[in-house]
Amino acid sequence: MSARSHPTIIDVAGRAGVSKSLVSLVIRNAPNVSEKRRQAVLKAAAELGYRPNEIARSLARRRSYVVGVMLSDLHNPFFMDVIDGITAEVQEAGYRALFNTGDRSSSGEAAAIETLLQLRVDGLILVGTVVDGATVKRVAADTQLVLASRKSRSTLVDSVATDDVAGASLAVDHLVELGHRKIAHVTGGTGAGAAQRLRGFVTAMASHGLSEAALVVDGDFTEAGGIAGMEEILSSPRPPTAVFVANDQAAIGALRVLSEAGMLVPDQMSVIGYDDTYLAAFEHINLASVHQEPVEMGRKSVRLLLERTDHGRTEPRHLTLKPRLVVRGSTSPPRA
Amino acid sequence: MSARSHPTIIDVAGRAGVSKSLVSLVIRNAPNVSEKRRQAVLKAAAELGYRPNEIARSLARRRSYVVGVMLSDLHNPFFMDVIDGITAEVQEAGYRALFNTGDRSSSGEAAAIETLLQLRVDGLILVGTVVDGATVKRVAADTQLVLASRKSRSTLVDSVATDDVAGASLAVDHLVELGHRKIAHVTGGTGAGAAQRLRGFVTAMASHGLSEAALVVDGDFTEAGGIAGMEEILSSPRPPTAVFVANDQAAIGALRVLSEAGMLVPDQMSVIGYDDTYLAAFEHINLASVHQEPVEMGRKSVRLLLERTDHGRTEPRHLTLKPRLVVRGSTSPPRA
DNA sequence: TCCAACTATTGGAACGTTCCAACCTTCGGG
DNA sequence: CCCGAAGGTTGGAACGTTCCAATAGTTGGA
Repeated sequence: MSARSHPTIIDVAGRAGVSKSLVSLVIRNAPNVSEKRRQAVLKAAAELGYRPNEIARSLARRRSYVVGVMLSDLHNPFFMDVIDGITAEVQEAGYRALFNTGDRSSSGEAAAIETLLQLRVDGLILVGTVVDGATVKRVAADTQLVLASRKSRSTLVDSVATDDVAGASLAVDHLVELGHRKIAHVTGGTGAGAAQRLRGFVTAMASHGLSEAALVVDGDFTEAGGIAGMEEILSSPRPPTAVFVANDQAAIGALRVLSEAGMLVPDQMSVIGYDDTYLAAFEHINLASVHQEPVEMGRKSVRLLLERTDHGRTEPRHLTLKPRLVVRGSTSPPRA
Repeated sequence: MSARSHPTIIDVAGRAGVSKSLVSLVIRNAPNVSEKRRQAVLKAAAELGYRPNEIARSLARRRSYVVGVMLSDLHNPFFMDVIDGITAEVQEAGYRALFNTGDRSSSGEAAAIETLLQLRVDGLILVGTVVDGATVKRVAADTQLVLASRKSRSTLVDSVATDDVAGASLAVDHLVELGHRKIAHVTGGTGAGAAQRLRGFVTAMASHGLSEAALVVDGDFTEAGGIAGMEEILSSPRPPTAVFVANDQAAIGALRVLSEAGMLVPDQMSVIGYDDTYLAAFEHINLASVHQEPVEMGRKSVRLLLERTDHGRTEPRHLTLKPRLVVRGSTSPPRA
């Protein structure tokens, strides 16, 4: 028995014996309303079960107080933590968040963004997406844009990302310190931050004078990507003793290949992942990983956005978060 | 350089030299518009970068074509699959979905629902939430409601849930067949479906004449819940040889406790989870689990909702999905 | 040749708010 | 005792659409 038509501000005004304007003032709890009227309005509203129509509000105000969030991948736990951060920060600022996903395809992402824009969100946060520069530029022309988990130097948008070059170095340094020389990297393909992680790997290896010993194979941010990458590594003529995988999910795929091949981790192969998701922490997985601050990333994204919408900032800001290495049971010195 | 003000239907009309009504017709691609004008309008719209304002549209139509989705827990991979199903089905029907979460608290959930209602969604899907009956009733009075992953017999709302009583039986039957007699259950507390799973466990044990051998301990749908539950089980005077845990995440917590206690799975303790999330399938976890169909659950939820919004159904429908057991390496006959 | 029945197009009234200018009190100070 | 300011309240014009009734133009059958 869903009541299809909701009471409006005018119904409330009628019942309380005041003008609709006064009701509007009370609802928004504006100053300079007499206590007597305020109570009368509140009472009428409660009796009618009045609920402000945010749609009409948004139209009249020309502001929705909604932050659009577009996610590339729902299944990556790292992004769930980013969302937690976004949700919390948005709430505190009196905004709401509206999420959408573009089922892993570039065209899907574009459609999802379009939907959000049509809903006239006040700003957009793109979390770990892979949209191209042209799209970013076009979207930035229409609304405030923040890229989360993706480095940018654009003058049009803000961004907050972990210093993935440094993160990759952390991983390499740790392995080298343990005595590894021949080290492989399974890349994250086109995933957010993947290029930086690759670059970090390459330069860190170079700085240790190990460029010759560096092996790079293609992968992506999924378990399947890690599986493919690790299989390629194992089939190489002189396999490495350690591998740095571009994210935890892929690393888990890599672990699976190793286990199926009967290779012991870390005795026969050291493995390091990236993101330090709760998966890495599972006792049975126990994967060393480069930690990022996803919740903080989410919160900062929102703050950047609101600096623009609420305080009129226009010059771009690019925030960088520091990664840190979390050592677990998946690394050890190479077997002599 | 975000252009703050978007072109409207009137701007397009002016440029194309037609009335705003005609532009409206073209945008909605209504019949009975001459090809000449249609092209003119389309051209003008493209040149101006016109994008329909969904806010204004929703207001005028008194329909938003938005389905609100409220999630209890972002971190449970099972629900992510439900979302995948919702997203896909909603898309195909020309609707959009708008997600919200209520950071695990009952009051948070109520606030999240309120937000969605204020945005005048056409209907609401509650995924795995724990809101009480009174709230459900109140919300159902205002909009179409579907409960996903939560059994209901309400005449006010639709629901789609797995037959968790049967699912629990599957788990128990399997364990009994392997030869287990003393079997424990770590409950899911107030989580969606937890009560049914408990009931299924109890009745299945009874039907095998094992009521005396059944041990029930409290838990919830998190890793922490599983840890607490398993600790309690291990500290019991005569521990069981098998345990059925209310969901995978909790089961993983249980596995951790067992591993820390130096107990081998399945040799010293068989373990079965619930949901058959991708976590259970990880080689290193390899957890037997009761499979549900999350994607189908999401799709069906949407279909139920649209039957009401688009086809005016008013009598309630309650769908039940069949579970099935997925056996992996975490169960075996009890050690003699 | 005229009228009925289309097809194509239009202006204006919704939709439920906010915002603004205008209005009416009341009050305190010169 | 009057005036200006502050406090409280109001009607009406936005906001950007859709929807409806009205109008204009075209065709074809009697």
